[in-house]
Amino acid sequence: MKEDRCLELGRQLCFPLYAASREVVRKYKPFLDELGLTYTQYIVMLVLWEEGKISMQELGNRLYLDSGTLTPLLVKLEEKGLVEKARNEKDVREIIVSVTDKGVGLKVQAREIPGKIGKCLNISVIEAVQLKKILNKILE
Amino acid sequence: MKEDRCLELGRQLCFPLYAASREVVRKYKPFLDELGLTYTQYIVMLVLWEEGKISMQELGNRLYLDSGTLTPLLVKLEEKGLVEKARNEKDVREIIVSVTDKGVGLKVQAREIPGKIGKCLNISVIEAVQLKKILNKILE
DNA sequence: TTGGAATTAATTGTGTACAATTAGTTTATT
DNA sequence: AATAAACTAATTGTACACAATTAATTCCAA
Repeated sequence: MKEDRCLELGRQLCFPLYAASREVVRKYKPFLDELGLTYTQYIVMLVLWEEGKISMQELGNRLYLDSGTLTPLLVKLEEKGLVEKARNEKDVREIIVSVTDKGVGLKVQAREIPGKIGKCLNISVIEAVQLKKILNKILE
Repeated sequence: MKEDRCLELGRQLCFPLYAASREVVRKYKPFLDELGLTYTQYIVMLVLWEEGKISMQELGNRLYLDSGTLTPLLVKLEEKGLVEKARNEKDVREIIVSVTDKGVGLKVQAREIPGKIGKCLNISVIEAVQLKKILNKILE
């Protein structure tokens, strides 16, 4: 039987993907703590800052998250006064999530974050572009 | 005030990292289900297949996980009969984790997995090499 | 050598992820 | 219109992640 080098941790592609993802989320933490947001709550806010309002369905599609994750998370954002939920009158099964004035206000503080994170990651702009392109290919 | 395009989801680097990581772990699931392992349990087994035995501390360093994650996870692997825990006689604070015969036996089934995952990811070998290199730079 | 600092794994508590199920609503077919 | 199929968010249950604390042990400096 041949050697099983293929199972060595150092040979895996997905392990650095998994580890780097957690590492980068960790880097966000001090900045997000100032906003009182977790990373997942932050990406929900990113979508809402961009769209203003969005159905829960569409929100899940954008973030690759399901109702099991989003339902309790939106409850927390609602408790913080950052978002509001309403039923779609045309189809009451649908929940429409919209950002509140307070939620919009938080955007000002958030604006600094992407730049700060960029400085933390010790990769070049070229590598960042390459990385993003490959990751999006995986997601496609 | 200038436009805040920097907060658009499509401009983020870390979001595709986070999303792709979860996506790839999802791809493992059907294969790992056959072994009765979760993804995190699988990477612990990767280390143990490679090392035979390792201290909990070192295991955490390799996987970027702490005792809060590892302690309950190792209990589950122990219940499955795949690993054993023992105290280091020289320093009883230290836990030494070692793979059992049954654990080693599982390696045979696992050997197929990296190849199967490779086929699922629709990226080229060159892109995979690039990706791994950049991710390791982030982790370094 | 002894008492404080450091180390280690376990514990506790919060917040995701996600599979699977449920309950209510809408759509489509007869 | 009646009913089956499809759809939607909520719920339930399991398993991470990780910060913070705890308890036991070891190290180290006076």
